[in-house]
Amino acid sequence: MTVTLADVAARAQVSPATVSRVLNGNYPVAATTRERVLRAVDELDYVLNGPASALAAATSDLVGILVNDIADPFFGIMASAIQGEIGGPGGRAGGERLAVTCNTGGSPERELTYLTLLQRQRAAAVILTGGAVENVPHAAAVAAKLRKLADAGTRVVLCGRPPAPDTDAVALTFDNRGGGKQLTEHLIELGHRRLGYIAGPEERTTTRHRLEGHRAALAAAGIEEDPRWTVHGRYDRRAGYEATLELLRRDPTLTAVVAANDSVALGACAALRESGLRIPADVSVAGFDDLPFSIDAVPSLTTVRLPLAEAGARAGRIAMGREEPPPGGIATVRGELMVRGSSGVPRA
Amino acid sequence: MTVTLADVAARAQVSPATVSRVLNGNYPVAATTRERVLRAVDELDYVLNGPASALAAATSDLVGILVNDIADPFFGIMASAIQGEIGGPGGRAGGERLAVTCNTGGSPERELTYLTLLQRQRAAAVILTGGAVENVPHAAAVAAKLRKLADAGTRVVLCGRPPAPDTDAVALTFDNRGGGKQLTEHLIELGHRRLGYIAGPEERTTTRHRLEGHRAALAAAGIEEDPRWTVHGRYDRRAGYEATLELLRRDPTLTAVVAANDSVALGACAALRESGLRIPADVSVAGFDDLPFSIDAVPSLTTVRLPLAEAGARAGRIAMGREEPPPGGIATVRGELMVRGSSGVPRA
DNA sequence: GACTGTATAGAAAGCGCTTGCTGCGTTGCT
DNA sequence: AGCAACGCAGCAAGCGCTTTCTATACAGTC
Repeated sequence: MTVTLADVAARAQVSPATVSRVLNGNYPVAATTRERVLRAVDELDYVLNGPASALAAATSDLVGILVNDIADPFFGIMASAIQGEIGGPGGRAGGERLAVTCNTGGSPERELTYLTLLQRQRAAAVILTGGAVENVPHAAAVAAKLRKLADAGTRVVLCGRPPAPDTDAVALTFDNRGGGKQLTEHLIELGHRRLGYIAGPEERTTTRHRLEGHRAALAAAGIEEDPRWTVHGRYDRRAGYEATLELLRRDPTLTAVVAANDSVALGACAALRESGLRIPADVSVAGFDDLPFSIDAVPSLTTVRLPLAEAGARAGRIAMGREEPPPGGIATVRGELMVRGSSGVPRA
Repeated sequence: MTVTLADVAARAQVSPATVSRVLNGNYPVAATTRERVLRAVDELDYVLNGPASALAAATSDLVGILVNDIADPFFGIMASAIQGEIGGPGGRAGGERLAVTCNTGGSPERELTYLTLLQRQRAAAVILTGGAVENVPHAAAVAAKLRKLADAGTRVVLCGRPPAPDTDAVALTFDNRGGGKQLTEHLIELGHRRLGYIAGPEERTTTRHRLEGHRAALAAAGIEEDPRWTVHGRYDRRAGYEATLELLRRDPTLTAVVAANDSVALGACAALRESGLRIPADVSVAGFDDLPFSIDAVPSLTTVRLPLAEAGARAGRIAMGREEPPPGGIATVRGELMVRGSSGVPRA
């Protein structure tokens, strides 16, 4: 029924071993023989059996990418950049690798499940993107998995995620704290003194780091923070909308709202507008990430640009062994403050 | 080094066959034996070797999802919905399946490459999302691949993509033509007579269908279309921005701009604003898809909502054999016109 | 011309798992 | 009590490929 290596070998009048070597190209095969084999492959429309070859060679050409939310461009952009670096040549069997994106939905269990699945597939590399969950047992479980993966020869890279202790996973970490600080500093410079903050889910590292940056800026400016000024929610538009209404209810005198990310900021803008407030005349708004749509918001969003595509590409190259990991296995990727229309001088 | 089935068997004092059957759960095993095996699995921290099991069983638990652009929420939302239906139980080996998203970047070659890779992995199912490329040889090549995949037992489902002739792939097709027609009818009803159209890349089915719907509406209203009113571009914000400037240059009297999708529409809005035109007072704008950010645009975008998540979920269930395919293997998924702030009565 | 070295191809032993078939002990039936 | 039927576990034969080791055929060397 299905064509196998042996069929190709028979047709090309060589041994299966030779066909395998032609296909993997890491062993001298005479040009004429190679040609004959290739022709046979073509004529029979032969497709290598991946599992069989993975079993025999004890490696596979699968590369796993874990994302928290595939519907969120934040992850989509990174995943896209990673895939761009993975598809190309650089390995065995024609160099084609299958980059697979796995959507954890932010759930710790699914994260572990996917890691197990990738371990089961003997993945060539695994790249984890986005913030981690701050839960000690879970973090330990993940670290243990990562260690096992590494032991089995799988390269592990973290992209936009804090380093995993007791692991030799390479980490490209976003400087969320620094970015958050810069952003709030900018607002303080404009004259804001009463700033609301819409944070992400409490248990995520990204959330904590951005919030810490924000608070550091407040502290440095001698502004005492009112606990009512912080609301937690998910990283989406709707959460931003609701959180903003809540913030307004708690303290109608706020002159600025800093959002956990751009989607949240968009929701915040909607809520402010519906409440009859002008942006930035009445309330300034700031986001984080600088996703493509942020520049099109009205007014365009002041935010912190994270080089998602660059970081993803780099992570991809490191995972493929085409770029040296940073010294110590850890690199910090900084964001860049983008001052745009949504932030301005506070009303008198 | 690595733990194998045999190790588990030895530890549990049973044969490897029994361990395998416990793990796959499709053969009667006495409860006490099962328990003993499970304990051994746990103690040894055993992880099944995917390739080996795929080889022996001639099937794998991989499900491939092909998308044109993973950074575009249009695809992200579908992929997310599909994965949601795939992760759960419903098969062998604990029912866990690895849903993998492959980013073709819209390139026909990469599409074929990924299909081959999935064929090579003996994927359990493959789901192709988004429009197809209208190129006869390529379409034939894809159809041939799909046929081979189906022959090998891989279930093939198309989601938001036209049916593939000579294939028994199940197709959930978006009614792009109908949606486009409705949208333009709406604008015509408002009184618009000079409508610019920013189409997607020429070779995509989605592009053609939406454009056909637009033209059908024009024709039905007896409006003769000026060839200058149509510009082609990519499905992104930037293309919309540039195309709009071009349209304005060609005919400054246009009172409406219909965009190929929401991202394009956002770019169009930006261009219009920069040109000093008010939306919708001077020019109305319409998009397509109704992505989450569209409602937050200012003014919010009139568009056609496509039930991406629902369609994706359904495609996922069909791919997993948990839902009956539609009669004839083809179903049309309709969009819904969402009239919002970006469309209005044309200026006098 | 005998000997060593090099280039290329083949034989065969698995890789770790699944599964058809066989075998045995036990229960159900008459 | 005797026989059939059944439930459960093991044996062993692969699944299709990779790779080590071996064999052959030359070309080069003194």
